[in-house]
Amino acid sequence: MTEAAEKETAPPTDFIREIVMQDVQAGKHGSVHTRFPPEPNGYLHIGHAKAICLGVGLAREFGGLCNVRMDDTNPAKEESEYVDSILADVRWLLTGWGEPNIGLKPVGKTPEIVTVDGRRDFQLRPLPYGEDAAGLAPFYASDYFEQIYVYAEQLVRAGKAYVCDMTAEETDQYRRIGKESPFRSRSTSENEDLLTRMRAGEFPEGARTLRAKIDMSSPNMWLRDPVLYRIRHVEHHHTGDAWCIYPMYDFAHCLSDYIEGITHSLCTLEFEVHRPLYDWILQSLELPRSLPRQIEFARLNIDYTVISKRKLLQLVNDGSVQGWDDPRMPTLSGLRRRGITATAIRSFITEIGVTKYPSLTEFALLEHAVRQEFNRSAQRRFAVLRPIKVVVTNYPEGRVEELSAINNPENPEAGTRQLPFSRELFIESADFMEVPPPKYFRLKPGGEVRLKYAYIIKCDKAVKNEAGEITELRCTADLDSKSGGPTSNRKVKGTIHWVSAAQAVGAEVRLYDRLFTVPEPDADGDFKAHLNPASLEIVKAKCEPSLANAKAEERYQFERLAYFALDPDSAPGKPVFNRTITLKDTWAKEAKKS
RNA sequence: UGCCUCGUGGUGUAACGGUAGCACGAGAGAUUCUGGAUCUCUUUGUCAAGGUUCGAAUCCUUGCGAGGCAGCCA
Repeated sequence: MTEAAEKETAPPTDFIREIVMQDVQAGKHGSVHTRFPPEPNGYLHIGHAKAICLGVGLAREFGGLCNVRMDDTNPAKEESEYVDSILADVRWLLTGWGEPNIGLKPVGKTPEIVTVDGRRDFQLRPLPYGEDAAGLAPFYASDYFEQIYVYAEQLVRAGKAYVCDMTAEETDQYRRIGKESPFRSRSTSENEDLLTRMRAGEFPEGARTLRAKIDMSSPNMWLRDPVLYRIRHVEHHHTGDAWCIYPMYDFAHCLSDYIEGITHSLCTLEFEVHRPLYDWILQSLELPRSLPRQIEFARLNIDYTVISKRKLLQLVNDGSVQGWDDPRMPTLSGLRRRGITATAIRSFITEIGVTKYPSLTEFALLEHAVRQEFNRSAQRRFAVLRPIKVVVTNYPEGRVEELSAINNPENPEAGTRQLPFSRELFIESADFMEVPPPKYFRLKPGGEVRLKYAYIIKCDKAVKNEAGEITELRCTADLDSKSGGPTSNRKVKGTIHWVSAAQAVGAEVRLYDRLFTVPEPDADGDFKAHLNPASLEIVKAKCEPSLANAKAEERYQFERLAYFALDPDSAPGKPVFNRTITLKDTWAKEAKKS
């Protein structure tokens, strides 16, 4: 078993898992059932990954399911184009880890009417996303509009909800000062009649609402007769024009949880003050089955980026990035295109834990998860990003040697490959300095360096153009020093990578850096003022020949530089690489000091 | 302003009345045909003040600080 796999199977502990454990031991529920309820109005991001890993992780650890549910109660903001990307991202994130614990339902299936303890009840059971996912779809809150409406009628009949004719502004004002609506004491029959007519479309948008009758003097605003239904003459992406009244989040969410048999409803901290309302609705309905329990945790914040659909949408819309899947974006599709793997994201998520403290996580933690994985898995390759030509003057013209190179020193099974060597090479321009600082181990005038897997060379001369720029380095090789050869053990301080000029494969290489220049871009409310102008640099690289056949699913370490992944923009013979993450660079730190 | 929640090294977390530990980062060294990786070592912390207790990061009180909510958004 690999280290990462071990880490993943070691069950994390946090306050939520403790609560669930206690509930299980108390026999509160048949099994643990969570849910992941994104609103289909944007792409999933790394913050959603935390929620998914929590919900699905719990399901995994306790042998239950985590329903994927579109939380689509606001037709004005949601679009079906997002649904597909959401499900694809969820599956990608969970591949090989949590698919069997994803709860889906047959396409088009709606809740069944059952009788429990002599009472009518609605439920919709999930199916696991297994071998055969065809015909399975996510849950939709909008599939429960009919049931939710029945519950609304029930509240009205119980005298716990009323139709209110106040405007939005009046409602706000009254709630703020704790004043009761003049429509609060309408008769049950009048309320029933008005609700029916609301549904029938007799009233214009915003003219009336259905409100819960709770307590206008409550210190908790959400208990001051919150709105349950509003009138919206808008087509819904999933239900079409079937409805012109739509339930609010608070009303729909707890009931959706209940209908699906959710036991633990995990959400972020901003819903903490809604919990009394969540409980009030479910308890007021006197439902026959056991009720779901809402538990809140802190959302994920990472430095040097923004994680909110609203802000990410802005970046997409104003062209700051090239789309939701721009490799600089903290979206799952962006991270994936950048080359970051689902396993790395998952191990990052388990590493940061779950608490109620709204923390700011360093990006370095994600980087560590990526480096740890890629060091073990990535194929090593030679590529020169900013080439400078080297002529080995004592090496015969026209001669080409094939040298053996190790694919992965961390994994002998990865084998070796052949690397052509010849008289004319490219090396990284940063690997030569005419006037080097102290402790510079690379090539310098009169100095020696090891060309990895090849010879030790000595720099005799730096050829310059009229502008004084170095155009070529003329070197001599110690022809006895070939790697593996009899006198190859001679110690040279520096070892550098190189590419044979004649056989080099050209590639576009996209060098990504952090999107923002400050740790908290939105601290002053103007995150776009802190965009990093150097977040993308594109270079024309010289690569070793084998990279012409690079595979999208493979990760490559360009030795001494960084980890790279093939971009979908690649064409046959024209590879495009994205820099996923740099290697640690101790020399850069050292150089900075002086 | 009201209400809710939360404060443990630089960062993320653990310790559930009994030795404040782990990871990341940072620093030093060893090693290395990747200035990568690996190995060793070091550094820094319980928001504050009272109280309860043989003993408090943990329980209580007050204060301070941070975040959230106060949409017919979710």
